[in-house]
Amino acid sequence: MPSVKENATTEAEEQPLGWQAQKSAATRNLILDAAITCFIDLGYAMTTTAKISNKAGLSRGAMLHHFPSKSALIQAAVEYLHRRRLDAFRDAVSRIPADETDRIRAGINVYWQHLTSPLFVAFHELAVAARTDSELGDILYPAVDSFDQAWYETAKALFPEWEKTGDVFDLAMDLTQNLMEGMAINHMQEKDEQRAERLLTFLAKQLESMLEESNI
Amino acid sequence: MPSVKENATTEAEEQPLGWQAQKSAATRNLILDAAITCFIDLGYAMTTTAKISNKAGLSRGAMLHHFPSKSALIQAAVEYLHRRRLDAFRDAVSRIPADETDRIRAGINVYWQHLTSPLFVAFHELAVAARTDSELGDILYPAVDSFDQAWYETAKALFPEWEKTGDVFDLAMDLTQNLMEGMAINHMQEKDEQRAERLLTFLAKQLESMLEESNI
DNA sequence: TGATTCAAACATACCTGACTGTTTTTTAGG
DNA sequence: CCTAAAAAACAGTCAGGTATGTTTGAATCA
Repeated sequence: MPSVKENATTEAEEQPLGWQAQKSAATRNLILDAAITCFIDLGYAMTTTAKISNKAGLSRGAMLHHFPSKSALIQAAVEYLHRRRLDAFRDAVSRIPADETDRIRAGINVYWQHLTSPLFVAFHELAVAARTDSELGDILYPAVDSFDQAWYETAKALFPEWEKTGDVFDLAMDLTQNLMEGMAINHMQEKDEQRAERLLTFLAKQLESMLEESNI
Repeated sequence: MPSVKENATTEAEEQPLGWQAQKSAATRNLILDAAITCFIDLGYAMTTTAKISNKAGLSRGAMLHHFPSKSALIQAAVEYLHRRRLDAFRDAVSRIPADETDRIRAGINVYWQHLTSPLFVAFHELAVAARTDSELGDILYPAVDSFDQAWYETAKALFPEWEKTGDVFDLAMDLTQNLMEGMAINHMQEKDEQRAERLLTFLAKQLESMLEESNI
């Protein structure tokens, strides 16, 4: 068993007492990881409580002890996925060297890395399901807004020199987000690395020139 | 024994004898339309045979007479949807006036119209489901390839002056397709017409300049 | 013409399997 | 001991498939 390092989910405040029983939090995370893996491997629709508990390595009864219903589990999984997406993205951005010369291309690479990761696949499954599942939508859409805002703020922080470009920055971000997400979704079905690389290079050049033009 | 009975499914050629029984083709189309409507309204995952037959206005048994299994129905629905998408798209392109001055923007508008139509929503449902449903994938992917090729050929026919640009044309088409599909998928969740319009205008300008630059 | 025939179109009932949620029972920790 | 975690057994629902029954309508021949 790993040590008490793991207070993960909603333990915002300090718990000086890492109860032994608090180790059930580890089981919770185990279950939530299994749920996300199921979204990726089976798709949201074919994900059942039995499959999740099986993947997590415990019985359905045990899982229902931690999450009394499927919708409770789904809700927790959505929030867990959101947290992991945010953490992974911010972490990757923070790894960009401060003296990076081509920050635009570095930023593109970071986002592309995220979009081609399993986390985004899981998110996309949820997003599609939410279109016709209002209960899921109520849980998911706030997370979407939160991620989009964090994405926008991160980009603004990474490119302070775009500050004065105003509208151009918004247009550039819109272009980047829509193009790259479209690429990512197509990439799920047919991976063509060369074609993706060409488009990303084009996008980087394009963003450069948008910055130059508006910085006269 | 019936004389003209044979070619029921592929009545591509004129059948002077559209005997009454042949009107079952109408019922088939009714069912397939209902199936696609269900994909749009409920999503692929929540579409059941009962829901489809109900939407079509007949009993499940009656439907099972025309399509002996669910997968047979799905297969027919995929092909039907593909046909309707192709027809609608080609028809819309053919309606672009020959003397249209801004053919690029007209082409963009036609494709955007398609991407925001229910047919594309239904297609996207199928595409997502196919990722984790290989049986569906086997049916869907050939249709995808067919549509993509038709899209590419249509674009080449619409813009003959790009003929000599070679790679630039391919890049422009890649950009257009990925960007607009990304926009369309985001558009399903949150419709922001103004933002879409801005991006489409930008894309049109961008394509213009790509053409100019390579036509020196 | 009109009665008979026969297959297709349509409908009803039931069976099986899977999924969710509840309840009950066992195991382990403090 | 006593409480929480884990497992197992049970029940209700719903989906898809099969089997069988009913209607319709066109073709055939007296």
